[in-house]
Amino acid sequence: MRTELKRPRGTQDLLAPESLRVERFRRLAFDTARHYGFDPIETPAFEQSAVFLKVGESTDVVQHERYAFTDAGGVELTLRPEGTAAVARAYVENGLYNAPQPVRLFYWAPMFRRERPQALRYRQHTQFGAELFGVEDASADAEIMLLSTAVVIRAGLSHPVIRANSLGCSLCRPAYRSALVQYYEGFRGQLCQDCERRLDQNPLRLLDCKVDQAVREGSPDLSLFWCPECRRHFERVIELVGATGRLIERDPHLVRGFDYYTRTVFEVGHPELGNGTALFGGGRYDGLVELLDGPKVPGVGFGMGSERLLAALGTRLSASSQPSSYVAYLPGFQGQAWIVAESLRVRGLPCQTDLLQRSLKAQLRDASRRVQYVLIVGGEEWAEGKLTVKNLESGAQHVVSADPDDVAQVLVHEGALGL
RNA sequence: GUGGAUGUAGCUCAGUCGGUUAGAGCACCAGGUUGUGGCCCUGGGGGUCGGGGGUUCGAGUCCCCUCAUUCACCCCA
Repeated sequence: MRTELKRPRGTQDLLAPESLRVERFRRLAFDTARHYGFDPIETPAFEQSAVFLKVGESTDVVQHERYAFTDAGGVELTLRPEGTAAVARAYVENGLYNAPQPVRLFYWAPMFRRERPQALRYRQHTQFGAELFGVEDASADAEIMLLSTAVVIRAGLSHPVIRANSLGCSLCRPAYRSALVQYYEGFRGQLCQDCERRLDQNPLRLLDCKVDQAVREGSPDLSLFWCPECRRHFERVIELVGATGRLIERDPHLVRGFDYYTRTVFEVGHPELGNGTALFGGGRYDGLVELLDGPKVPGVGFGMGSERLLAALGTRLSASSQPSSYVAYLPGFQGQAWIVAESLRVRGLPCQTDLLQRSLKAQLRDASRRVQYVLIVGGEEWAEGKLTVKNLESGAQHVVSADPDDVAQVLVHEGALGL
């Protein structure tokens, strides 16, 4: 078949068994978040463009990579490129600052960014994320780190290492920023092309350049500029997380892409994904709610890309399979098979049956590719109120009562019958 | 946005120097066995060789453009 109707660039069709792994991970993430007291939140796939524009003035994600459109009513809308701004908007709009604090929210949602696709980078990807509002104390940062790592640990990655840093607050960051700019100005003209641009547009990004590392070595240390409160906050985060046995270390060069981060930022990577590709990351955003017309409420959160996480997990998280059954029939017995199949399903047992009026041989071939147990309906057994149960893996088969309750019981306890 | 690689069946790939009707394996369907899957045998369906243009008597093959995939950079999940 030839068609021009292909999926848009950078998107993907997810088929079994991959789609089953995703669903399994989604449930695991959902469970874990609930375990920490977080409630699910769903926000629209698109927002007024202003929501993202306000929040990410200088970031590539909202500056160059937005899927934006004007609807028939003239409203400027943008497909959600990231979760935090949307959730913060919902926090304000729904008056959650009047709810008992802290407010703990999590989401599982598609994100849209018009980037050039490459390994594990898509124009539509899925993020599991959580946001915690209303706590300025370092324990909130620590709880977010615990939740995010708990998810990957439960999924099968044993010892994630959190790399963390503090970007300081509105009191101490400006001083550092100008010291950094002043230092790098001395190397103007000797830097890589990207760094020349960073120097003007986003100086903090100079810190994670992979080329000009020698220049970076002599750059001023961010931690020397932290105000006492920021210092105490960061040390407390390290202490609280470390106390639980999680691995956390300071990465003095870690900065992150969104403007709204204050103080804590963190990332977790994975060796199998290459050095630059973060599994997930997050941080604190104490000014964000206010920026979105809300009261002065602090917040902290993370976002985790499910595609990257599933890739890092590899076979550690496999598609769950539960034994299933298939009702095959002899010519003329499709009606009876139909009823047997449904009687099993209403008893909670997975079951399918042939819809194509195929030969028994074809049905068995089909069944052997799909399920572990096949029931054969028809002929002499059926006349005696019986049917055949066959285990397609072992080849063993028995004739049993065709009463639906009996059949269900046999399937549940088939091990005991030596099938 | 920048740079590289690759596009032939559902999948993985052959296809010689430009030459007849484009092949294989796997997968799918049917039959061999009108009551038994997997192994085996036989047969079948499925391709405008990514698309467009050009060179040529003749293009899957050579040239140009384009689209897509993929990898890296930027950035990010």
